[in-house]
Order: sequence, then structure tokens, then C-alpha cells
Amino acid sequence: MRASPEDRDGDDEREAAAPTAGRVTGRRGPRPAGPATISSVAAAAGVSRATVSRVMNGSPSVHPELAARVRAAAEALDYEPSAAARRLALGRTGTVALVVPDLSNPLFQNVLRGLSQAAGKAGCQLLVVESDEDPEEEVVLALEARRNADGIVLASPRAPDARLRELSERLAPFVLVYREVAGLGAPSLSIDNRAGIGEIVAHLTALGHRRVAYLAGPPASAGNAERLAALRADRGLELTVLPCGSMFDHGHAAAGAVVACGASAVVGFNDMVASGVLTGLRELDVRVPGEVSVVGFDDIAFARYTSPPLTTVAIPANELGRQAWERLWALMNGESGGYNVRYQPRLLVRDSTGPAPS
Amino acid sequence: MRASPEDRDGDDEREAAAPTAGRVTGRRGPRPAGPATISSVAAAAGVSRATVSRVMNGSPSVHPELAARVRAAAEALDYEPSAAARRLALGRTGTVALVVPDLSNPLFQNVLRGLSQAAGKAGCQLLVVESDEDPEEEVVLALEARRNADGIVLASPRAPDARLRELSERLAPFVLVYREVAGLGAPSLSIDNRAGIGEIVAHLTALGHRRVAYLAGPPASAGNAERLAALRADRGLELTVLPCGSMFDHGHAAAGAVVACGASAVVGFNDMVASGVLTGLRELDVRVPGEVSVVGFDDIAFARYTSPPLTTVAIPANELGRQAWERLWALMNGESGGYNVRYQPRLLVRDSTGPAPS
DNA sequence: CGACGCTGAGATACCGGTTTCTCACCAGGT
DNA sequence: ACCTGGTGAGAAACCGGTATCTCAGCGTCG
Repeated sequence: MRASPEDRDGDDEREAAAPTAGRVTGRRGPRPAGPATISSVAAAAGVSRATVSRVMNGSPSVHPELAARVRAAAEALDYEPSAAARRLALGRTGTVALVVPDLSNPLFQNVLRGLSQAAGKAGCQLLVVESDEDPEEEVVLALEARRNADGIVLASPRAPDARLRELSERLAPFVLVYREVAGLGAPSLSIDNRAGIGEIVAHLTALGHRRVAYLAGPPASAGNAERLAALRADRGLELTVLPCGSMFDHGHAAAGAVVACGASAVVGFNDMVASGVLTGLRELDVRVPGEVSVVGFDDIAFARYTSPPLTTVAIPANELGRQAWERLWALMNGESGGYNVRYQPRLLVRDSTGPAPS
Repeated sequence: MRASPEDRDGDDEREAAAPTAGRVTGRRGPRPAGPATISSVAAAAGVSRATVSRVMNGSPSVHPELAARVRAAAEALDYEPSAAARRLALGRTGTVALVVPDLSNPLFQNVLRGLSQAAGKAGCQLLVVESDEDPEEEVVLALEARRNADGIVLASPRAPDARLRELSERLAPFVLVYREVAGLGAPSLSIDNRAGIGEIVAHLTALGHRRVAYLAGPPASAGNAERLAALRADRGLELTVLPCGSMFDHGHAAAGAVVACGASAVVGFNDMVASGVLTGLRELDVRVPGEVSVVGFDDIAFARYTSPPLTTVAIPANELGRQAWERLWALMNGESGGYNVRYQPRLLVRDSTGPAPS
């Protein structure tokens, strides 16, 4: 508190007989070394730092002439306010974070895109974190990301319900995508997997299929669990579950198992494995849909361009991203995030499904 | 305005009369409202803020016993240092930014992934910005992102050379991906498009093709310009350039024009338009590669799964992302970013190309 | 004509860390 | 014994903004 003759302004006030002596000296050059700060602008314009701040934030209570002078000084020094300082002072980061298990999955890429665009439109930046499917790493990364953002969206989190509930307070505000957790203080946007599977099953049984194989996704995936459960719940089906994965290669590698199990139709965990199995079947000279019908899930951009074009169930991934932004925005403004939403998938019948062979 | 009964700290420490006065006082409540700060930890442990800082940063010059006490206090209050405050004090953000023109393009998705993983491994976070192909918006967004990051990677920037050079100082440290700009103080990682086209042309001419169509990408794309120029430079070819784009649909829509122009081979700007045209040709009952050969560029994951599997040129997009991190990291540490690198693409001959029909 | 209200801008107290400076304390050397 | 050197920890300055407080100057009303 004592001394503090005048604070920091910068040029030559420090020449006095300070113990450590005058190291810096003149400092008279046009460019005071580092980038301009609010203090240098204030000094240049002959006003106080508060006034510069007011001008930069467009406060109307500054005399126009003074404001012009400040703006001119800022321009001349090409000053731009330090983002770090504003973060600290305002207590806001102007950033939201997104945590996804796998950036190579189109599902998450589309959420990312939707979120990025919506947030961008609102002048908010986006921090992206890939958790690499590891549940424990995921929560650590999420927490860390949260500290650099005002809110966070968790896409298809692998962490168990309990862990999520336990962290919910430190994560808030946040929204869940592709997952629903009971008793969590956060809105969730999810897909009605049961309904999606329902549509697929209805379609297949209408075509006369009874023996169906399911190419299972990653065990930790909640979406996979739901789809599998829905399939299992249907007692009219003779279901074979084939461990598979979520990538093209996994589906491709599963083609042999599919023919071996004698199913007349295959349901892929997602479009990538379905596309993979499509190619695998062709390599085995199995006709699709003549001998085997194939169905995907998600309707990625590619599904329309496989051969034959893939019958699948469409998921509004982009829209989920946009909606996630809306909810998060509401939450960050202290409003309600709204209720949980389950999107209803829509069956797209293309050419990879046909009547069961008799 | 005034009144403001309690300002954020909340409880009862402000009761004293003195204007500034002994603020700290008791701080006895279990949860002093807001999250714990370094001051509250210091008070709880009965040490100074400096010591808490030292302990949190693992300075060895703190008595072990004291350190333990501090850690216990931090634990009890579940204190975590404010990221914003550290940014300001340290002058580092622990973040790098990536600007891409289009998040739906696998090329950029893969760079994103490579960069994200490499940066993540180093404990650095990633800010992602989509510029939506607009050159002017791009630089504005880049500058803005740069202010919240310690460095930035620009993927396939659309901005003209001059603009980039002009901004280079404010952008630094940064690295360019999929683009090379002469006389820029930043390393660039790019693809040797000429060589890639060279391989494709050699392959096609060896198969007897002479009349070739090129499905052109976005006009603003530097990669497209290079590929086109390389194609044009080959006088042995009878080239037809068809305006197209960069997405599946664009390629799909161009199928008619391809057959109309009478070419025996099509080179797509990228794999997406090539896949699109593949499907379009099939719909027109044009056999591939019997009647028309199709070549892509990039080798996206999907290329292996089209029908027929797409002949294309492989680009190490992921590796570019990783390398971008290495360079940026070096730059951020004041080292050299190394020289520009041009990656040599590798031709992958699959089944979409065959002998020219006689 | 004095009290009052308003307004524009400076002074100053934050935000929550890090780091330099300073100093008390203790040990070792001559 | 005295000076020196090293060390551990507190005090305070600083990072660069924002927001509150304060006050001078001026116009207006009673």
C-alpha cells in the first residue's frame, strides 16, 4: 500500500533513486516493446484506464470527442484488449467445450459442426477434446476443459451414471448429447434408439426376415446397449449378436461371420460397420440385398453412396449440435435448459434391403 | 446498483468498519460461497498466498511439512487454481487454435484429429474454428482465435498470399497446412499436388487413357488450383474441366456432364466428388472401370469401401496434424519451426481404374 | 441564491494467480 | 564473537482488464 507513487503508467516515473536503480531508463521509443496495453493507450490519449475501457466497450457515457481521441490512440498503437485479462476480470471465457470419445466418427463430427456453427454465430469459441473412449480419462479431460470454458457439452460420455452425477456440480452448466442419465441436473439430447430399431425391425419383418444378425458396437457405448436391448426385446426375431466395433474395418472383417451365422439380414451398429460389411459381402460374392439385406444406423453422408445405397435410420446429428448450443446458452444465462429431448430417428429405405430369400 | 448487499464472497467477512480493513478475518464457514481461491487456501493453511502457489507448482523449496498442510487445506476446500488467473499471470494460455474452412471435409477432420491427439499428449488444449470458406471472415476469426491461444495452425487458408504476409506478425507463432506461401515467416506443411497428379496421369496414360475430365474443386482452394495446373501442364492429355465442388453431391450431380464430354477417365478434385460420380455413373448404367475410369484424391477412409473401391492418391492428413503440432511447439518455445515440407502423395491403385475402352 | 440532481471522467479496488524482493534465521568459517 | 552465505517464507508488485466509488462542474428548481 505505501509508496506506490503512481501506478505503472509507464514512462519515466521510475527514474527515482530506487534501490535497484534505473535499469530500464528512457523507454521512449515509439513501440514500448510488448504489445500495447490499456495503460499505454490511456497514456497516449491522456485519459484514465477506466475511460479507455469504457470506450472499448462502447459505453455511451463518454464524450464523443474524447472517445474519438481514445480510438485514435488505440488504432495508432494497434491495441487489442488482452483476452486473458478480460477473462479474469469478467469471470467469463467466451468459450464452450465439447468432449467426444472419438473424433473420427461422423456422428461426433456432425455434432461438432453444428455446435461450432451455432456457437460461432453467437461469438463464442469452441474447445474440442477427444477422450479416446477411456471413461476415466474422459472425466478428467472434461473437468479440465470446463475450467477453460463457461459450459461444456458431453457427447456420448462413456463414464458411468454415478460418476456423472457425482461430477455434475463441477461440470455445470453442461448438456448431455447421445446419452440420458436419470436425476442429473442437466438437459440431455438423445436419440430414441428403441424406436429406431423398432422401425428397422418392422421393415425387415415386413420383408420376411426372421434370422437377423447384429454387428455390435463398442461395449462401453450407451447407444449400442440400447440398440442391442431393443433388438433382444423383440421375441419374433432369431437374433445373433456378433461383436464388431464402430469402424469400417470392423464391419468389413465381420462379413465372414455374417454369412456363417446364416442370417438373412444384418443390422449394423452404425453406418460405418454396415458399409464395411457391404464391401466384405461383395468380396465374398454374396449378393445384397438378394441373399442378405444390410441395414445401418445414423445416415452418415456416405450412406447414400455405398453400393447398393444403404438402408438406414437417420439421426439429426447436426441438429443435436445446434440444440446443444441453445440449451447450453440458456443455462449459461441462468435460465432453464429445458427438458430432455429424445429425437425420433427416421427410417430411410434405400437399396440394401429386400425380401428375404425363400 | 448500490447496496449490493453482499458481493460474491458472500458471508460475513466484510462486517468490519474500515474501508479496506481486515477483509480476511474468520473465513470459517465450510463453503465460503464461491469456489476456493488461493487466498482461502492460504488462510486455511495459515500461510501466505505465495507459499500456496509454490506448493501447487511443486517448488522444491517448501518445507515438506508445510507443503503437506497446504495440500491438505487445498484438498479440503477442493481448490483448483483459476485457469483465467494463471493465463494472465503466466502469459500463456495452454491452448492452440486450429482454423479450417470446412469441418465436414475429412481432410480437415483428420488434421484436427492428428493435432488434437498430439496437443493433448502435451497437455495442451485445442480451440477449433470453422471459417466457412470465406477468406475475409477467415482472417478475422484466426486473429480472434489467436488471442486465446499461444499459437495457431491455419489449414488450407483461403486468404490471399498478401493478406497472410501482412498478418503474419500478429498471427505468429503459426504454421500453415495444405498451403505454401513464399516469404512467410512460418513453416508450412503441404502436399505435392503436382506429384500426385503426375502419378495419376502416369497411371491413366499407361492404361491408354487420353481424354480425361477433371471435376474441379472450390475455386478458392489453393489445392484445387495446383491440381488443375498440373493437369493442364500435361500436353499429352485432352482435358475437360468440369466445375464441380468438394462434396458427394457435387460429384454425383456431375456424372451426366462426365459422360457427355466423352472422357474415358475422370479425376475428381477429391475422394468425395469421385465417390459421388461413381454412384452417379452407376445410376446412368455406365460401367466403372469398363467404360469410364474414376480416380480420387486424398484417400479418405471411405475410399476403400466404394464400389468399385476407388483408385486414389493417399495424403497423410493425420500426420500433417501431428507434424503441425511439432512445428508449432518448437515455435512456441522460441526454436525454429524447421523448413517447409511437401509430402509426397502415394498412388493407391484399386478397382475404379482400368484400361481405356478401345 | 443555495440546495439538489445529473453527468462525465478520474481514482481505486478488485479478479486470482505468479514472481521478485526482502528479511529473519541458522550454520559455517576465520 | 562477527561477518558471510544460504534458505525458507512472507510482503508486495505485477499481469491487464472491469466496475464501483468519488467528485468536480454545471444546470435547474424552489
